[in-house]
Amino acid sequence: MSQHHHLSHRGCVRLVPIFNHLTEEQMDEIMQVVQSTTYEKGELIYRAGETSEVLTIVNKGNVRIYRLSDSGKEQLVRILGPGDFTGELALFNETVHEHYAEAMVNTSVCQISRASLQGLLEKYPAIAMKLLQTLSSRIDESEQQATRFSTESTDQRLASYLVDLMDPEGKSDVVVLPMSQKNLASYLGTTPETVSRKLKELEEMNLIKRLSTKKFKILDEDNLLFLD
Amino acid sequence: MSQHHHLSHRGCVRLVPIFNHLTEEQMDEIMQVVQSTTYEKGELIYRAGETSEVLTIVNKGNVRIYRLSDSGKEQLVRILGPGDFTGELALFNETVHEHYAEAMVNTSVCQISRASLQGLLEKYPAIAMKLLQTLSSRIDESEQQATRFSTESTDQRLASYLVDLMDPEGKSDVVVLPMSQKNLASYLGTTPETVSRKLKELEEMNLIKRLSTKKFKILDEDNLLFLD
DNA sequence: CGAGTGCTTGAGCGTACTCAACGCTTGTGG
DNA sequence: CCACAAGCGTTGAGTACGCTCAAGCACTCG
Repeated sequence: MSQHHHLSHRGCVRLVPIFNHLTEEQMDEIMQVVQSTTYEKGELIYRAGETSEVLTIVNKGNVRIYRLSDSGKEQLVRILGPGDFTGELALFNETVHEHYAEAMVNTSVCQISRASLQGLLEKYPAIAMKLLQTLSSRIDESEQQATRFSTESTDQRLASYLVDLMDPEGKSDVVVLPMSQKNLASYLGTTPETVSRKLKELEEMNLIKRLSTKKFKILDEDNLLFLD
Repeated sequence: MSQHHHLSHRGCVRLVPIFNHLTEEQMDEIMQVVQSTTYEKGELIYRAGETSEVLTIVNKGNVRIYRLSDSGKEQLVRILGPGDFTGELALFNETVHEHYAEAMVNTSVCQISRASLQGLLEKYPAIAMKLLQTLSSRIDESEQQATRFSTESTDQRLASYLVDLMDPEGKSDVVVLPMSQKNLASYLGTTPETVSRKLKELEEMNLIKRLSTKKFKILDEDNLLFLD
């Protein structure tokens, strides 16, 4: 892990939705309390059980957030891209991390300490509002995910996931899987074998059409959401 | 639904963890922007798809928060008691509610409008920090729940749930189910039949002992977490 | 070219769901 | 006060969905 302090991490701050309503001067102020760091592919940014003093914002690259269940099985919680952040639990609650954050490729992040963030929140309540916004929609996503696990069949979860991937404008009905089927299986709470089989089934039902390994065309969005 | 404006809703404000670090004067200020409302047993406080301008804090009673999956099945997300709040998604993101909130018994709540809350957050950043704390631990709980659904068997989920119910001091190994087995099944993503069977199994394995319909004594906490 | 990884396909099996019936408690009305 | 309905919990039998294990194939990279 190497440390940088060149000005280019301004790009990081600029990217982050929770900051993007600020003026130039405010951005400058934030940049001064932000630390830029890079992680190699496969490196762990933090692990469950560790404490932490920082909020981590992805600048470039991807970070895999996953959990281990009580019995030791791994589940992919989400994948962070540029502008996404993580570490809020340990930061706000001063407790330990409950999941693992692993760089999927060489990744550069910006980190901001608890004290600095607290200062910013006091000075700029708008940032707090943005944070509250982001966290509350994350609760929503996570609860939706939980509901799907508990009430829907594997087919339905996979199908719903494909529909969620479609861009909301609806201008394109082609989706690209943002991860391997192995990771997708972990995210959907199933196995790679089942993902493979179900994708084939959906294709045989003429609901989707495989264009390439990771590219699919959605043929019948409505019926994808109402399987059986 | 009836409206009250008597001073007793101060009790409400006092109860809420996000406000409990404030001075008397600040509490008075908050009380002035808080609206007290009561709901009959079974009444819906809001439903999915509705917009809302308020954060709702439970004063007395219980509120069932549940979701419907895409295919129409219901899942219990959580049960609110005095001091818990809900409605943050619609409030902060100005979107529609994604779940239903139903009074389980006659319930009194306090509601605070978006504008008022925003004002408070700007004036008292400590409230924002409390909110961020609460939301981030809710994310954690929800993700843990999702992970359990996706990686653990029904036995394990039930067993983990019983262990979670134990009070953290560990002074008592007797737990009381806070809901019916029907609701518990919905919360755990299974059926009432299976809950009944699994509880019996756990008892036969000498891991728990049934004391009454809803009361169980935990005999072997460690093995409850490592079934199979 | 061989090793490694990811995806596919097959066969067998176990968990938990569905449907159905019955016992038990609770509350309501005759 | 008893009768009956309604809801919850229990138990049983049958079924199916998805997991495990295993082998084979395609593609990439050293």
